[in-house]
Amino acid sequence: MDYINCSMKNKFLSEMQSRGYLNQCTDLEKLEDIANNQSVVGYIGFDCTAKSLHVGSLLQIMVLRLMQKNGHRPIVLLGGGTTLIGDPSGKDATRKILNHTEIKMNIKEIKKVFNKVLDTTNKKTKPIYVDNYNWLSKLNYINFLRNIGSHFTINKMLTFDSVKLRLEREQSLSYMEFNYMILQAYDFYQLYKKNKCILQIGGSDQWGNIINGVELIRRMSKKEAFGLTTPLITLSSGAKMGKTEKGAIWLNKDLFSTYDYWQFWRNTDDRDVKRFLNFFTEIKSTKIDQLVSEENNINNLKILLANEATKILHGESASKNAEKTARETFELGGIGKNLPEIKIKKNILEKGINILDFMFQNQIMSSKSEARRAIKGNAIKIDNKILNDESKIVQVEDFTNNVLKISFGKKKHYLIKIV
RNA sequence: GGAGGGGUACCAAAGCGGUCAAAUGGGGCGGGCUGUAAACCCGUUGACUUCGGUCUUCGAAAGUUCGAAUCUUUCCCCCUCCA
Repeated sequence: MDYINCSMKNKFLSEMQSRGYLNQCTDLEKLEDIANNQSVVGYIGFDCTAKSLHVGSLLQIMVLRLMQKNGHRPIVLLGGGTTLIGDPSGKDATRKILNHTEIKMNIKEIKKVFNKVLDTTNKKTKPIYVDNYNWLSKLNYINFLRNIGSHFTINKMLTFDSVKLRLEREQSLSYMEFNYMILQAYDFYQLYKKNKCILQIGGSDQWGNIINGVELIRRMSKKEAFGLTTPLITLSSGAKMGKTEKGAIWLNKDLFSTYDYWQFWRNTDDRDVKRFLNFFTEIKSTKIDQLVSEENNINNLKILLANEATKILHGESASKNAEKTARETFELGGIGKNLPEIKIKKNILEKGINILDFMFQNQIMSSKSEARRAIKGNAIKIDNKILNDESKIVQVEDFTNNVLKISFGKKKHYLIKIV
């Protein structure tokens, strides 16, 4: 179906399109020509405001992976410099400003994910990591204003959504943030000069920032660079992808376990399954169409989605384990071996520990009050039996074969092991 | 610089001397129904508790009062209009 309106000759870009990664491009045809004849260097910038990226950034990472598969080279810009400023795009309020040490730590953690999802072995396409702090921190204000600042007009800058929306909503925009787009444009220019990077990719909210860069390169170097955006992923429920109130779906394993990650995909809304298969797996679009029309139990597609998506981030065996654990936990009602494990020392159990304290200390619950409420609401189970007694003391006798399962609700299960 | 309006829990928004740990809506969490979905219904949503209560919270600090989110003063921040 998709290949009918897909006139593109270039493999990379046509797959971008068939998967739904393509939102808009400054000049798709010309970019195609270039991509057909040479290996393109393209970059995506990532924010380093947290210790990990969340699924909201996953689509971009998938794009980089796709670039590699087609022989192009990705640059991963971890914006140590721009994170110091804070991108106003899509933000209602000025975000928390981090200091440089925090950002450096974040960068280190975030890199781990790229090293897993991207191919780091192929010399020709292996990712280049850059940190714009290296050049932004060295800028001389006067020189910068003269050389770069002179290419931007306030008139134009005021028309960009990132600025316009803030102003329209009567929310303040600091001069610092106002400069963000210039810095991002400058990044692109730097990468163009240093790495022959001619393509910047970003989410659709980055369009303005990206074309500023394209334009700056044209002005400074009289050369053409390209910008391309991916669509904003919306969930059918209307919520934002990747963020829930209680916490984001982090990509780093230590913040969000592989099992939880698998579960996240397994719990995808029916209406999003097909789109997500295209976005977050590497199954061919035509194959996905076929699967969707042939499979009448959508849960199997969700399992497929969970398996494939987890495989890309955490590897095949982790994915298999998560699937197995889920099956054991939900379908067979047994104890999945790979549920999150909590270790407890034998001597603590010999003395006995109150269930509330135990759950709070091991972060199953965020407070003892919450734990009490959960018990009152019949939400806590020990070895599949509802717990009604909040003064329950957990002891060695409660364990069978040194293992005890504590469940909160139907979906959160923990294995407690004696060490 | 002048005149007005405002800062309340995760968010939005009521409250304007006691009955306020704070209405209502959204979100979150849990339960029911189901398919580990959606929709819908119900419960819950500051902490600690010997379940009697106790402690902390309504921009910040000080004050009035038996008693303050509510009144007064000072300070900080945001917005609107004028210059």
